[in-house]
Amino acid sequence: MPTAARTRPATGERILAAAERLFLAHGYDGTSSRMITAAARVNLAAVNYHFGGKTGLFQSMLARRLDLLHQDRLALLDGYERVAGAAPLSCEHILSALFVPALRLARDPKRGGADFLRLLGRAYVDPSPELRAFLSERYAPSIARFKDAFARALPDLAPRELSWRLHFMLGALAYTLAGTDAWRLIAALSQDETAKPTNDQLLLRRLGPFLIAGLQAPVPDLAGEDPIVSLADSRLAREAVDERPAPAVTTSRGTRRVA
Amino acid sequence: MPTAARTRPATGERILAAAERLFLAHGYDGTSSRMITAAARVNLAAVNYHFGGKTGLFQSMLARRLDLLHQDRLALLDGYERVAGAAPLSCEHILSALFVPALRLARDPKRGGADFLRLLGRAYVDPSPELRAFLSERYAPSIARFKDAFARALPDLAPRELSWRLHFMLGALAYTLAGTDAWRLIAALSQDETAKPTNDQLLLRRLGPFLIAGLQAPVPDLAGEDPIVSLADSRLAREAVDERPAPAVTTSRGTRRVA
DNA sequence: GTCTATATCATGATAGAC
DNA sequence: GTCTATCATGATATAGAC
Repeated sequence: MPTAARTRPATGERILAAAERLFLAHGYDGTSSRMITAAARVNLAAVNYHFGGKTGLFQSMLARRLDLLHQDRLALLDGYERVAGAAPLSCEHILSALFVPALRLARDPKRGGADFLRLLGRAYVDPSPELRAFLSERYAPSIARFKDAFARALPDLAPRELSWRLHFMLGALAYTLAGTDAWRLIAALSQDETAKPTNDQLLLRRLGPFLIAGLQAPVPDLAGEDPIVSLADSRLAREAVDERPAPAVTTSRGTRRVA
Repeated sequence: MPTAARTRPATGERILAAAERLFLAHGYDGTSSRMITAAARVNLAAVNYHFGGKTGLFQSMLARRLDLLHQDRLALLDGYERVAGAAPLSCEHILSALFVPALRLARDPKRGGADFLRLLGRAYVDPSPELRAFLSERYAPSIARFKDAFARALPDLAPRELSWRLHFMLGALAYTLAGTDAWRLIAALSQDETAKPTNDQLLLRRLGPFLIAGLQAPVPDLAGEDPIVSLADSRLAREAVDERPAPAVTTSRGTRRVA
């Protein structure tokens, strides 16, 4: 406060805040620098001066929140592992390390709030090569740490299988976070008016068991016939009339065809 | 062939094909009418003449594929239900009705091929109100049919719970379909070079068990403490993160403070 | 029905005064 | 650090010839 920053206009902050909101609402390409600077009540040239351009602004905005989020997640994971010692963590613990910092972030407007999580969900599904390179390079170590933890928690799962399941998990998470009017959609589907302002904690409480069950699902037999696809290979599916489907039986250990 | 269409330039077709590819690669806002008409080797004005504008082109392109896809899905579901009679379908059957037509589409370039599925995955996570209204209005009946089928297959699941799980399922599916360099990411995570050109059938075979296990997961107790969040409320977590957790606990009926 | 040409406006970025 | 003014480009959409 004494020397370096006499004036404290926080124009960079204002830009970041407006960018977070607008990028979320309209996507990267759908948001112009003009929209951002107008919303932030800041001059158009400021975004170039402070961030070197639109892409620089976008990455700065992501990194300032994501760096902290990953830092918190890793700290929590480290804490769990320190207590567990040599024993592997449970999936619940690992999910806790993933979710709880996100939940704290969602509730703290100073750290971005729920809006940033929704923006993050969008970023995860954006195919822009530039953005993907930025995210994967910057947070690959963190992701690898969590994958190792899951690998120890699920020793019976082949590495490639685990990678796919983490991919599915990330998809459900990103889609849920992105929350494209999920509330309205859920409410409409369940004819339940009270479903709309469901808070984040209830949401994650529902997502958790879904993901854990998926992660622990029996491994599919990749060599034989696909028990799902083969259902439609019967004459029934082709004609969509009067023929019995090949019955499939699901046990706790996997899905098999019945002779 | 005799009267109506003497010339068969198929310029509309060319535009649709190019649009499919480009919208997938760069998103809606990231794709210009110029890019599309240039790739289709068609005049710029053609997109306006045939589709009334860029948005009309986008919706036409989606609908021409999606209408057929939903039609096939419903036909398969109808066939299964006709054979099953009064008995509820298994989750495998319902997933089969969802996946198999998509798989057929992915393998038939004449119906859009895998590119269209990836585009669809992107559309599902696009927050544009216009697009969301278009999708939900046009395909809500189809979605409702599948939800009913799942409700009968999972009678112990409360309707609201089921809605959420379908939402999670759609997320994992959309994210997987969108496939933002999933192949490279999976290969990197699993240190497995052979993972790259995994075909769609193997992918769905892995996704199926994940989703079914998630759908059938035990219902969470929404009243008590969250088994995942509460893990981080231990002293361990506070020490690890060196920060106080939020002391308020939100239940399904309201927000209470914890003594 | 399809094209050329153009109208009108928004975009990201920069130069240079203050 | 912040501003005004402006650039070069690209956006969607339209008018009118063929």
